Amino acid sequence: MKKIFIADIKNYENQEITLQAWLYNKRSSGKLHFLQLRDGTGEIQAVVFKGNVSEDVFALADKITQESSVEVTGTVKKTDRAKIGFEIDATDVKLICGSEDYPITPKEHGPHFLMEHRHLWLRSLKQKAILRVRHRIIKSIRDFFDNHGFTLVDAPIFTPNACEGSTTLFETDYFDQKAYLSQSGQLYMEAACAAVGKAYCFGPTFRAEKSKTRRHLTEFWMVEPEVAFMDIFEDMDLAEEFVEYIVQQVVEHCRPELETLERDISKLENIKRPFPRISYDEAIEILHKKGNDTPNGEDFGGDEETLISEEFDKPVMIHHYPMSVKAFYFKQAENGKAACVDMIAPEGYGEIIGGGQREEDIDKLMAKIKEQNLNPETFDWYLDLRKYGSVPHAGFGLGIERTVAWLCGLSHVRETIPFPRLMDRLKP
RNA sequence: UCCUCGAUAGCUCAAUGGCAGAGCAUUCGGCUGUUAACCGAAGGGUUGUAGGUUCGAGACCCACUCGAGGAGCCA
Repeated sequence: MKKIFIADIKNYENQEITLQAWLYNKRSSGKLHFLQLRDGTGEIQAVVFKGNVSEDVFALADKITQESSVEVTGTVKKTDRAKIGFEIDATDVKLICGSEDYPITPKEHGPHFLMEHRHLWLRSLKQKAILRVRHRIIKSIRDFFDNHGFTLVDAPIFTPNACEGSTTLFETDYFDQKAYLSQSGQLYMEAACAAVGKAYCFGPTFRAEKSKTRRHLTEFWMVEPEVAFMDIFEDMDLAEEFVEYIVQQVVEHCRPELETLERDISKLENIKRPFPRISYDEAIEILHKKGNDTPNGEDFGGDEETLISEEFDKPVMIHHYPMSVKAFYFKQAENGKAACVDMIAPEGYGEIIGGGQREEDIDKLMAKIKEQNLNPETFDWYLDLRKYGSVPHAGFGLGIERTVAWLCGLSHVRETIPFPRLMDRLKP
C-alpha cells in the first residue's frame, strides 16, 4: 500500500493509500467513527463506517484514545465538508502505540498547565503554526543576509566579561576562572566586519535579569549584523529593508499558519518601506502631546514605546537618543546625540531592533569606557580594532522572539520559542 | 527586587461564614455525517502549606510556597 503524507493527499483522489499519524480528536455516531488525524504535514479526517471494516477494526476505532499513533488505510475522497477538501474512507486501522490519559484535552487550559506540558503542547495546531512561522522568519533572515553579501560569523557563547557592562549575566565555572554566557555577539561582529566587510551572527543570548514580563526570556535568540564603512542612516536603510523582507516572506509562505493563529494578515501586508523615522526629540514631542510627561533626556519604557507606536501602522525607527541612556560604544553624532536607532513594532509589540553606529575613535571610546567606570583591560582587544585601520561601522540586533510574537499576534513571548527559559522556568 | 490579583476534582471554573458543585476529560450505554459533536449514567475531593478567629471556615486574619499580570531593565 502506498504510504503518503497528508500534505500530498490531493494527488491521490479515489486511490487507496496508507497514512501514519496521531489521533488528535475523535467523534462517534453509532456505526460511524470520525478520526481526526495529523501527521505533522497536515490534518485530515478518516471515516470508519461499520459496514466497510472488520469487526475488530471497528472496535479498535471505537476504543482508540487521543494522541495515539495509528496507521490508517483507505480511499481518498473529495468532500466540501472538510477544510482540506478531502477525507479518508477507511478500510483498515492499526494501532502503532496507544495513549493513556493524554493531559491536554480539547478544552481550555491555563498558561501554567500548558507550560508544564510544553513538550506535548507543541503538538497542538496553534503551537505547530508558531513553530512554522518561527522557522520561516529564521530562514528569511539567513536568506536575506546571504543575498546581500554577508558572511555568517559565529560569536562565542562563553565570554570573559560583560559586553555592555550594564546587564546582569549568567556566571559559570570555566576551569579555574569565571565565564559568563553571552548577552550579545556585537563586539565580536565589530572585529568580524573588519575581516569580511559585512558580518552577522545568529545565536542564543542570555540575560540573568529578573524580568517578569510578556516581552522577556532569560534565553533568547538574536541576529546581529555589523557592516564596515556604514553610517547610522545606511544602518536604518538596512534595518528597514531587512524587516520588510522578513515580514513579506512570512506573509507569502505562512498564510495557512497565520490563519490558524487568527492573525490579521492585512496589517502585515502593509509592512512595506519606507518606515517612519523620527528623532528622539520628535518622539518626546509626541509623548507630551499625548499627555505622557517623560522628561527630555530619559529613556523610554514599554508604555512610552506603545504610545509612540500607536501613531503609526508600520514599525517606527526612533533615532539619536541622548548619549547618557545608551551603551558606551555608540558614536556621538554632530548634534551631540547618540548615532543609534531603535525600531518599535506596531500594535504594541515593542522594541524589536536596537542598533547604531559605533565609535571608531580610540580616544573617544577610551574616554567613554572610563566615564562609565568600565575596566579598559577587559576591552583591550576591542580597542585594538580602533588602532589598526579603524573605520566607521554600524549594525543592529533583532530579537527573534519579539518578532515571532509580533508576526503571530501573540500576547507573550513564551509561546514563540519551543522550550522557553524564564526566570521561574527551566523545565521541560 | 517592587506592586496587583489568584490557588477548590486530571483540566477550566462555581459555591451570602452553614450539606463540596458544573462543564470538559475518564469508564459504561445510545445514535449512519460528526466539526471543541450530541443524549443518558457512573466513578472522581485532606479546598496550596502551617497557624489563628468562630458554635461552625473553601470563604475572615497572619505567615509561607507556588502561579498570573504589570513595573524597573532590556531585545
